[in-house]
Amino acid sequence: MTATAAQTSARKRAGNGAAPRDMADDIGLDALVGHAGYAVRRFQIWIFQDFIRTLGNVDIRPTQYSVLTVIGANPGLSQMAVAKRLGIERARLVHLLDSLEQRKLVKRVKSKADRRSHALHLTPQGETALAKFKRLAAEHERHVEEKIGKENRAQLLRILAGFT
Amino acid sequence: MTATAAQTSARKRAGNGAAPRDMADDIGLDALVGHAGYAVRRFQIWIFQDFIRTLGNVDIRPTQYSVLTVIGANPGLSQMAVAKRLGIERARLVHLLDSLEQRKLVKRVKSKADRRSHALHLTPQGETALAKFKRLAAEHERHVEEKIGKENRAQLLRILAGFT
DNA sequence: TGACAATTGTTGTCGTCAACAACAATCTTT
DNA sequence: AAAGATTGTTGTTGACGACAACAATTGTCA
Repeated sequence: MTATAAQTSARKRAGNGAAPRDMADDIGLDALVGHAGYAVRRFQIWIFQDFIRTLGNVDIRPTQYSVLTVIGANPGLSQMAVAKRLGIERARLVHLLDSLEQRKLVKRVKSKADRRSHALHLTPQGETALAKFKRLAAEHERHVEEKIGKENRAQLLRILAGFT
Repeated sequence: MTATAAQTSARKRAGNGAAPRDMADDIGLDALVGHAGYAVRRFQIWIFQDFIRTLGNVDIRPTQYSVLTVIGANPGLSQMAVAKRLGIERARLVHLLDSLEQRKLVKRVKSKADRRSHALHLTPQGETALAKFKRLAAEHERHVEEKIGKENRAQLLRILAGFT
């Protein structure tokens, strides 16, 4: 099989006219359905939008939340360690920390053990703020449950546990 | 509860020294585990990287593939219809189509029904190329199966079917 | 019919984000 | 002590989403 496969699955329409509006909601995705990447991508966009909206009042985005969480759970980490753990580039983490430090949520302490690196800590304000963020994040997580179902969410977490 | 929650779950380390290398692989994610968004995000990154690598020789990225697939399955669609169906902004689609048209995979036909819009079609080369892309995409999909398991992939598609 | 609103494709700007490359300061290794 | 590796930083590039403006065209409705 070569081009014929794509050809045969193509639904016939008016030769060269644009599809009229009334069948616009009936667009087949063909091979796209069945691709894990496409579904995951759309779902991830939905999740991030809900997260950003739910944590909108406190102005915390998913990546910022992950950084704060890791630092809160592991005080004293170097930037390199945080970046490696979260799969962020260290160049990118610089800007993230600049922002978080400016907001007095995180502080960079010059490490005495290795004077190249910074030990990352939450400020007292950062601790209380993170607690609030976690409550909002839990609320967001409930939105996910409402969207795909409690059982499905649990299965999803189980399936993707290896990627955390 | 306020700051104490985050405080108590923090593992104790040297007060202000950066974490030594030999415990770098033992960084707790704390609340991050249990967040669907984080797992989905990491998984999506993995999937896209594998897709890009698997279709590297033909230089086709996931978004381009989705556009070609939809046009192939629904010849004659307008740009607006494609953009809406895939959740792409029409401004973004312009550049995508510019690239694909330059590579002779897609052609914009001036619609006679609505002279504002373009009817999108695959060129003959586009048809044969898409067939090849689909074979490579299927190979990528097998990589996903190897990564998370055939059964888990099927469940994931079922869970996320509503987002396609 | 004719004026006004809506749509389509296009161009442009802005901000986010990943991937690289280069650099100075500082370890580590030999 | 010298050579090489690591850490944080700065900068550039390119993909991508969100928005705003615009000309051409279509739809509406008074």
